[in-house]
Amino acid sequence: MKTFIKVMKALSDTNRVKMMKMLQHRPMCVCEIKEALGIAQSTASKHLKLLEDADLVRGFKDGLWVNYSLSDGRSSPFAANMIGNLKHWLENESEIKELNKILPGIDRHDIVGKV
Amino acid sequence: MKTFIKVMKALSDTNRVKMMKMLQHRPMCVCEIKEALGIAQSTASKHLKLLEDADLVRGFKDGLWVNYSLSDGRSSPFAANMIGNLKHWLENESEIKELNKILPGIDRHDIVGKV
DNA sequence: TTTATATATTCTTTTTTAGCGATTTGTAAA
DNA sequence: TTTACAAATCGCTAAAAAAGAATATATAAA
Repeated sequence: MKTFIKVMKALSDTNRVKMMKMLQHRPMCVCEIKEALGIAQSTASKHLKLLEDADLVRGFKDGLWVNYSLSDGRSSPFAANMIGNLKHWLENESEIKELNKILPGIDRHDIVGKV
Repeated sequence: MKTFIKVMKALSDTNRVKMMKMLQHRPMCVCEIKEALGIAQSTASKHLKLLEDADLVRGFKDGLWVNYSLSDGRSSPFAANMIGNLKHWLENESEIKELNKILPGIDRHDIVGKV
């Protein structure tokens, strides 16, 4: 029950769902994610931790960066199912289409407001 | 996006998930549900309203009673999908098995602590 | 039309969550 | 070994959610 609730809670926030949708396209570091969503670095980091605890995303360290990508969901069938569904869900949402549009312009090397 | 979030939020509370699992067996009135879960009548009523807003359940009036049952999910593909998955998900959770055990003994005519 | 009863709603309190700024941690470059 | 920088954590505030008691609403029976 707890792991199910964790997945549902993780996916009941707009910014976290947006993160899931962005990570469908490519792995991203925290600074790219916070830039794309226009939120503080600490906020992005906390959201990602929640998603990771629900086994929805996975973070790989690469030097100073941590690259987050969608989890394979191996350790949670609920997470695996939702990851799969989200691949095609919400594709026509204006907020998601907007994100897809700016995503190619988001590059970790070009982030201005560094911490 | 909003309808998706609504479904996720609705399913991120233990009592509401338990309600969904109970309604898989049979339609139930508010007083039966609050009895099975050991919560206040107003609490049960509010939870059911949330589930109904997410198109996960549907309430049919029958005299003084309102019989809640699972929605057909026709107006929300997200709800429909979750209703379907929940049919087989969480079946082995101890909390759910416990509920299934007491469910046959829950009858609207035998509720003691009426309001 | 009174009375009883099931449900919905309102009010209030407590807990949880989202957000940001500031600080800390860990790694890489100078 | 400083310095720089990405990410995580801490501390705090504001908003949202969950709970029950009390009240209101609606229907059925007397």
